[in-house]
Amino acid sequence: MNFQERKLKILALLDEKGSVHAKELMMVLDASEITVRRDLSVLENKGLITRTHGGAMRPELAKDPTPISFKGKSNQNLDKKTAICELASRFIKDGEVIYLDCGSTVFQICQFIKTKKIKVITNSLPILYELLGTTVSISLIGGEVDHERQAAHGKTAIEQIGKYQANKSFISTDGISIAKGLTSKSEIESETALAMTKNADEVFLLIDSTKIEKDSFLKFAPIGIINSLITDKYSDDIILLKYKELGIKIYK
Amino acid sequence: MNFQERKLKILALLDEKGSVHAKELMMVLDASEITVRRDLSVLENKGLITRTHGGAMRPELAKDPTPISFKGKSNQNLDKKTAICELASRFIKDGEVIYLDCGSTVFQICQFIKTKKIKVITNSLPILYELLGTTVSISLIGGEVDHERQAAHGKTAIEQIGKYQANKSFISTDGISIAKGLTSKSEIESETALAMTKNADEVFLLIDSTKIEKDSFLKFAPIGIINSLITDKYSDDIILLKYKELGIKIYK
DNA sequence: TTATTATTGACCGAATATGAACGAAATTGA
DNA sequence: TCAATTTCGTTCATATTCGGTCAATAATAA
Repeated sequence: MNFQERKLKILALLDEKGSVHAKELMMVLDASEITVRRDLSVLENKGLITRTHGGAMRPELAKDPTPISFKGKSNQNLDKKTAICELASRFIKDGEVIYLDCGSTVFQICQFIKTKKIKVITNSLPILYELLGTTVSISLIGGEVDHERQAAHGKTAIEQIGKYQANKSFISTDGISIAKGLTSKSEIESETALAMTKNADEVFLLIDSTKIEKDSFLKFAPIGIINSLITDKYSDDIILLKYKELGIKIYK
Repeated sequence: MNFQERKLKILALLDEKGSVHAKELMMVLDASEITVRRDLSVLENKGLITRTHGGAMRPELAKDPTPISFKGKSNQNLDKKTAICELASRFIKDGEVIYLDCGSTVFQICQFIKTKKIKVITNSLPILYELLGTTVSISLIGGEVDHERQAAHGKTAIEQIGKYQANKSFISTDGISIAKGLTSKSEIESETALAMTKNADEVFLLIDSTKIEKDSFLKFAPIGIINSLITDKYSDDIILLKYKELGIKIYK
């Protein structure tokens, strides 16, 4: 029995049972233990299976399910925002201090950082509410509370942001384009977001594909203030390439 | 059975029943107690479950439904606190700027000021959420968020309080006596309360009768910093008279 | 045939998973 | 409140599995 035949049998078994043990495969394939493990290693690299201790599973079974069922307002791009934030959360390591701005995109990152041992600095009340009682330590930005935006803003907020220095800053905007830079619908929101970029070592812009190369009415920052752009899989690679040429790291 | 397979069974059981006992899992998974507990620990770190004593639950079932609220927490002297706050609210006029500290007594004032056209400065999250969306304009004090006390504290908070000047300040303490002055169980709470007294024209102490002439362990301010004391009808008039003689206005 | 390459198998140190024991901490019931 | 019971977390020991190297075999080409 050669590798191709064994591969078919392994995948068939997995399709049927969901998971298999190496010993079981040794019997069925009439091969040595090391050969079985080599086969599993090859199949894992192709993404066809996920290895476990002592065997293998179908990838979709081994994958961690999304921890929470988010109960939010009906949002057109919620799936994209969630995917973007899941990706963004991978850049956050234990011990770091991060800024989170008050946009609805950034809010979705909460579900992915609830168990991290980090410090979050934010002016967003929904984020505060969501992270209270978790392992995340929170520094709240004070200021004038804007009921509509559910966040603290104003001169006091800007001043307080200036007192902190964070490792990373995660912000979102209403639009970005190479010509106009970062644009926003709200002056007060953009001011706090801008302050967060100035006081962080690394700035991540979280923005879904529908807002790239689209402008809102208020220009508030040049493209150069962001270090990385995280977006969803539907974004245009040709356009993203132009951003990359400007020195911005792209993740999608 | 390896970890991945056990994980699937644990999550499936939780999805079905909402909660499981460790002994039950030992039977179903055919694993030792320590292995079960280790599995639960790993799944908890991923945020997929919440551990309980003797088992686990689905996170959304175990989560505190209203993390920001004093409701149900300190109903000890609720009637007294409510009466005190109703009385205190009469001193608040439209157009004024007032400090509210983060004690459970002061929180009760919210229900009486929701329709006033005032500005409230506070570090209390329950007060913030209670007044959001009302006619009251809110200035939020930022700082380190203390989950247990549901408020922002620390050096940053103190500094920010120093920037505002209010007409009136409403604070509460864990104890007051002529001999020891104002005393508190918590250093961080008392520090913010003290800052609020320094930056207001008039200071009101809201305290129920069970705490008068009782001391807590931390002395944080002399009696002289308060201008008025508001308490309930069960307080001792003889004792109150002594406070009055010290120049403090008494309301009950 | 001979040389070369690919596949397979075996060995061994390293990494991981599991289990048992014991003191610490939390829960329960009086 | 206090004591008894249960449960938790840490540490150590054991068993299983993993990955890398080297040797043996089979397949292929010159």
